[in-house]
Amino acid sequence: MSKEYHYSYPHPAITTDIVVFTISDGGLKLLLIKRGQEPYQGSWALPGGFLEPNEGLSECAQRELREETGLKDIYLEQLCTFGEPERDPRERVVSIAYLALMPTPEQPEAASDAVAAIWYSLDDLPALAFDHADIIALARKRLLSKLNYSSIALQFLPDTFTLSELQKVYEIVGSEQLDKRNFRKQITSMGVIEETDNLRRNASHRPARLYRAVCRDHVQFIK
Amino acid sequence: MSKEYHYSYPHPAITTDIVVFTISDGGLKLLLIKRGQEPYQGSWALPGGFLEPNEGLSECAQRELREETGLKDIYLEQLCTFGEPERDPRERVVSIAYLALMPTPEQPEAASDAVAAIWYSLDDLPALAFDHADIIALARKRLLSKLNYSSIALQFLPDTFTLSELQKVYEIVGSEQLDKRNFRKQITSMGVIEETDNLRRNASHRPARLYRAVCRDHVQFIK
DNA sequence: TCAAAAGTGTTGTGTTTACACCCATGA
DNA sequence: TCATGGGTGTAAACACAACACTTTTGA
Repeated sequence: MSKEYHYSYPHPAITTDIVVFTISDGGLKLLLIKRGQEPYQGSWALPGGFLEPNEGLSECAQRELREETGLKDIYLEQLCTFGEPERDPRERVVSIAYLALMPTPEQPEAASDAVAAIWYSLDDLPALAFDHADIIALARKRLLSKLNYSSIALQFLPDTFTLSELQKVYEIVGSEQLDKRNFRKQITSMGVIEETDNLRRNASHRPARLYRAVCRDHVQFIK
Repeated sequence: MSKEYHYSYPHPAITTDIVVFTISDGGLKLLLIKRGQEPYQGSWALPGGFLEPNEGLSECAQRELREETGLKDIYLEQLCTFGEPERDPRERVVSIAYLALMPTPEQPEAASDAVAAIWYSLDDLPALAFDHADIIALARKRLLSKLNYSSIALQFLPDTFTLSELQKVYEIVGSEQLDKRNFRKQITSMGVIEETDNLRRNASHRPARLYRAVCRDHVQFIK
């Protein structure tokens, strides 16, 4: 029996879901949309949606994010694929979850299937559609552990930043205070950031040197 | 436009592919099958196949592995999902790749879509079907990095084992010699293995103490 | 001149590395 | 009694953690 070649089972649907984190007001924030359609109409959920023909998986994630929230050009990495048979009441749906990070939290603009899109504080999440609470929990875990063995924290910052701003990212994501001198020694010796010639001189105190990521668009492993 | 609810695109097919590693003859081995059907009939490929309705993703991986090679009850973890539009010549296929490890390399028995199933040395892989070479490369990378921050190495060993056997696993996977005393100090201080009361007394030298994993069936993160 | 954040070194502690010999067994 | 791998401790090097004051600016 040529099972593979004459494959006759119904194909499940495929979606991507995107867990977008950002930092604002001294805390970690998560982008949620309010669903405009059944199922879970009116519930909060992760942005995401169905894969189109001839579209790569990460392209799908980027497109859905853009369509539903207006956000684009952000760092994305594949997180995990969720495929429990009953996770969607409509039909069998397998979803590839993405972890995304963005610097300055642009205001999202809800559109497409989303009737609202806002940054939620992680301490204060609403009830969520589908298994999205599980996806978010995994994403937080992944983010936290990648802090310590990769340069992922830089994805929360714009092109140039001060060492204090970077330290703040580590402190917020890791929920712990860090020593300024030790932090500076460590981060500068890793080779993932470099000095620029510019200073940030807006505030009423000594200007801070600006740094940049050595390679802005891919996360490096360290240690 | 209610895109999600009245979703009309053709659904891609979903498969799982399994990268099974084991250790034998002092080297890392990989399980490959020879395909019995088109496409790539006669080519070597990873074991794997189509997702059935009402079957979880990891269940599918286990089932396909059992059907094609006779191997079962082995450690599995999700690796990554591959979904480039052109990766399968038949139709759009999204594949969830699994990383699997097994202790003593049982002899596989080819069946179902596989006309052969053998353990290949990693230094000496044949040409592979689909994008399976990419999947294998990623699996090796993942395995190598998990050696150093998890107890994954224990999955290569049976229920009880000597410290020298465990050290050999680290040396083979990491391709580097380790110092016996330092290795023993480190591994015993991690709390992932414990002494048993038994000794291995088969060989013509001093008997070696046998150890066991503290929890055999889930990999723990360390450090 | 004051407030506020930027910037900078040293010392003690714990961890990691390098290294060599005796032990218990089967043949 | 010999060959074989099993088992053990210590010292030096290094990495990490703790800690406080001076600098530069805008208001």
